[in-house]
Amino acid sequence: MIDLPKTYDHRQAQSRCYPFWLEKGYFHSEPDPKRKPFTIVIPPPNVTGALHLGHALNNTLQDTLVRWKRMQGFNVLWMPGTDHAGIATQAVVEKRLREDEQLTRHDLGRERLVERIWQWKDDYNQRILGQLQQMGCSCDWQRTRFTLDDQCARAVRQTFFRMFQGGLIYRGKRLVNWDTFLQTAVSDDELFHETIAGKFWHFRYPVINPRPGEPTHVTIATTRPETMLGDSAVAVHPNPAAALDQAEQELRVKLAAAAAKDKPNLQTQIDDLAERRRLLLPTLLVLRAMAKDGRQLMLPLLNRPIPLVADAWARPELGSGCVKITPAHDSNDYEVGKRQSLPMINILNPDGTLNANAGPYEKLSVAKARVRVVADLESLGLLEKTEDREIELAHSDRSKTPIEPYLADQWFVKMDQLAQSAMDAVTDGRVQIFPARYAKSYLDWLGEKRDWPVSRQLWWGHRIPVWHATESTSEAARGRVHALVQAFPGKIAAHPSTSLPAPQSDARLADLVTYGRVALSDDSQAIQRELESLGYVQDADVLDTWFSSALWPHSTLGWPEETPELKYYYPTSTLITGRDIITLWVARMVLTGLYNVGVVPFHEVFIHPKILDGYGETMSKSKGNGVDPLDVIDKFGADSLRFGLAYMATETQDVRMPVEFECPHCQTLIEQTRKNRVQPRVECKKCGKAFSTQWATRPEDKLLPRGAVVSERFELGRNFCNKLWNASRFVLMNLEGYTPETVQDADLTLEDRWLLSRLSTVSQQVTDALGKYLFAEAARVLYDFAWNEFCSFYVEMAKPRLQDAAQRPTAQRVLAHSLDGLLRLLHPMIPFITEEVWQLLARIAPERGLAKPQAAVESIMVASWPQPEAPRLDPEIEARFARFQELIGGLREIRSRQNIPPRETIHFVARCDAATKALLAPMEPYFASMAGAQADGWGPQAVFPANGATFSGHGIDVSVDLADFLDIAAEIARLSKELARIQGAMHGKMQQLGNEKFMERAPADVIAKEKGALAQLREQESSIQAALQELLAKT
RNA sequence: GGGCGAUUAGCUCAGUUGGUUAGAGCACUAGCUCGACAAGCUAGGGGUCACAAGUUCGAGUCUUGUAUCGCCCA
Repeated sequence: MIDLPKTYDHRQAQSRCYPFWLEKGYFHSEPDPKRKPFTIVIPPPNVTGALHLGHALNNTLQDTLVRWKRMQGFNVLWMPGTDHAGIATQAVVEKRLREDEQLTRHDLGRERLVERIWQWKDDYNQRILGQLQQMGCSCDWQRTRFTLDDQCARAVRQTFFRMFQGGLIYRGKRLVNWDTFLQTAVSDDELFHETIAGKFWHFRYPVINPRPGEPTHVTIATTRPETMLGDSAVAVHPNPAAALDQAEQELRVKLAAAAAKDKPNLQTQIDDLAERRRLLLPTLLVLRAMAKDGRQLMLPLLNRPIPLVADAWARPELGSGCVKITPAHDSNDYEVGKRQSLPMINILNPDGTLNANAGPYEKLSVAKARVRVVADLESLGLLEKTEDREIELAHSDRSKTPIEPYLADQWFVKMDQLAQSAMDAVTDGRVQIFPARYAKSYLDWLGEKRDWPVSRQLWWGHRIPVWHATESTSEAARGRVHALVQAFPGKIAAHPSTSLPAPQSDARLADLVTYGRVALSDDSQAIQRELESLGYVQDADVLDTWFSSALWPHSTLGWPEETPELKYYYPTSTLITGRDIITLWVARMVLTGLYNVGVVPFHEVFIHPKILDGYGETMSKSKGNGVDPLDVIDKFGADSLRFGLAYMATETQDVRMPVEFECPHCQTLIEQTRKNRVQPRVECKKCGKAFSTQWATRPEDKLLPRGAVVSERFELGRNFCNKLWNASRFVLMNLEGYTPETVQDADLTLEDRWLLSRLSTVSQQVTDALGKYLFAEAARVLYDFAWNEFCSFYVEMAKPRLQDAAQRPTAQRVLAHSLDGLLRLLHPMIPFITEEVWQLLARIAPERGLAKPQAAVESIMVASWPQPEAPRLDPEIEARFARFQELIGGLREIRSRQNIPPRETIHFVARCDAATKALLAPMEPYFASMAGAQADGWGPQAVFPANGATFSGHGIDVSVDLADFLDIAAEIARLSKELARIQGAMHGKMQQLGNEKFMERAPADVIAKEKGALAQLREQESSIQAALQELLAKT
């Protein structure tokens, strides 16, 4: 007899199974042309920090898929690894450096800072991989990669080199989001916007030599006064009258459609426009004429003449109708600057102070310059007015400081053709995105075909493999480089545009002069040394992190080498990721895959939901609402975590997860609120003792035990695992004397055939669901089957059979077989407990199966996936079993309503036809064991007892003899309620069937169904009425 | 401003191509330690499916609009 604990011990199972799998090498895959591959590359987690629940969801789904495919017989590779996450990781290490040692990166220098970051990477990499292992992820750890390792670096160098050589990479000045604190450009995706209280200043710029009838000043308005130092024009609309007409037209359209309460406001706006046309338009027309005439204004403070230009960016319906143009510090103005060929005047230093272009304001910070500029303009009498205004200000996600738009030299990748190729791959179905709606954001984003800025002013990352000449580079050195480019075309490349012959002078000389920038491929060490000896230096910038992650599916498989892995596993099968990186990552993987390998990187992409907290907010460390999967694993077990996550992976775009602190003293769960989630210590409501949170910094707080952050949404998974454990425990305890032998169909009971039919159906449903990435559907189907069918019915019905020597062997064989099947179906989602039970089952029932018992394999990981068995599918059996369930339910309800003590046996009589009797009478032992009921009579002539509580089902009326304990009032109440329900339903049906249109237009089968249902209801109604009358007669 | 999504029981969510008077888990109520399981068993209460129009014999489901919330993009 196996002695097992009553509660599933997840710690023990996890610590035993994972090493076992590793030791057996089940996670490892080698190319094998005889087998079909199934490949997934992990979305490499950032080494910036530990994994959170979002990662747990992402990786649970991948592992579920991978384990399922492995059981289906595929040669499965799950490629693991991590991402260096350039700016994010450098930012956290710099922050740490500043806080702990009061040092900046410049104090350390490039090399030592990068060393520090590698240390950080090593720590977190290990922690992250450990977390994945704790979750049970079956990655091929022998192949673990890092986006900054040598293999990935080779791919990055080679890609950059080919793009450079092919003219896809160019250098240009662009307005970037400048983080003055970290002193780097950050991408649009690394910004967040915050509304702050700001001001809107109106200034007057004098017109130079105004003629009669012309204004002497032009009024402009700005929220950033100091940028006026970089103004290079003031714009007026080229056709202000038409623009006003259009604005009015739009307002009128809105007014016509608006709700009554919004109408007055819109009408006011229209009236304002009319006023504006009357008062302002004449001036704007004059200004437009002046702009066309090339007239100038005097930029105050710096006394620099700037032109008045006509450009549609100026909106005559707003403000003065004129707008200042600062091309180097505003993205809209930048576009105007390009259109109007204006000078781009950069007034900022990289550290956010003003530069020499700001004249007397040089060296001031933006904030100080702002105050001075306003004061100086005011003293000149040029400040017209100041308004309060709310401003949407972009901040850097990394440093949390305001972003300054800034003109800087950057490297770009041309996107027109690359983006088109990636769009085509989705449009023509080579890449399919699930759920399909996400294809839209993918296509919309790529459709803009905006060039990709790939340089970052950072030290942590793939350094841009471009070397450029310096002032000290001699003409002879350039000549030598020219020769190298000719001699080693695969190792060193000049940009195609630089080798175009210069039109006006000696072509040879022009070549030499322009050989100022060359890119090197990876196998060019000797050339690099020579270049550097010639006075060339490498570009200081590094590449955007996404540049290396974009190559992930092929770089991890060995590209640019033609490795066996690349040949066998590429393209990969599926990518599973979150929607926030569809554009940043998924789209770029597709285009680089096509560019480098010529084939899409994966056939299918599944986008899973995002986990939000109970308030619908994104989880994050900085908010304090993040959950560490290890806390959940510790409390509930990895299987519970996984099952809970799979259960919520529906097709919606986010799921909510209310978060609680767990008191480390008394295990009470304390709801996490916006308030307490940012406190360093929290007091338990129950035991009154305090515990620390992630915010604890003071020693007295840090000494307190830490309160884990968890969510009770994982209780579902834990309860389910425990239920499965105990059902398994029951089976194991009752397999004493088990012998594997063929079970003939004739030996199977109704419940055997029912269970086998259900098991077959469920196998099909789960297979279908997983194939469509409907993880939640698969989890729900399995939960219901395991709990409500296998446990609540089959196991209950096996109990009496196991006590009977004649029935015991068959019951044991079906139990062992069906538990075996259930475990297999559940294994991909909950691998530990299923392996644990599998091993236990192997001890007592090593050979299982009905038609032909076979030896079970040594691990469920390598067991075959259950095939639905068509001959077992039997809807007739399922329908018959449903009638048994109905009867059990009815008997139990009467017991409960009548408050009959559990030990008392109730007696009932069933009035039904012979066929129903034949079906249900043999189930008598189960009425006894499952409902404490004994049948005293069956059949058409059955006589109801005098004091009976009745109910009716499909083709059956039952009366429970309540002579001893009839609570007449309770019974009348129960029947009255039931009668009301039935009559309500009948009323609905009769109305529907009485509706001529319904009878005319509804399909025949629907009508037949409704008629059948009504007849059924009528029968029930009359038997209830009869029973009620009898009872009423007694009162 | 544009796009995507959500709104169903106190909470978290299911609800297939429109077709019985809408389901689950948790929470709640009542009763239960009988040899798998109290993280359990049995029964029960609880919903104007956000709101308003429309299409239809029939709408949680389809259409339009409104409100609120979330995410992405500008």
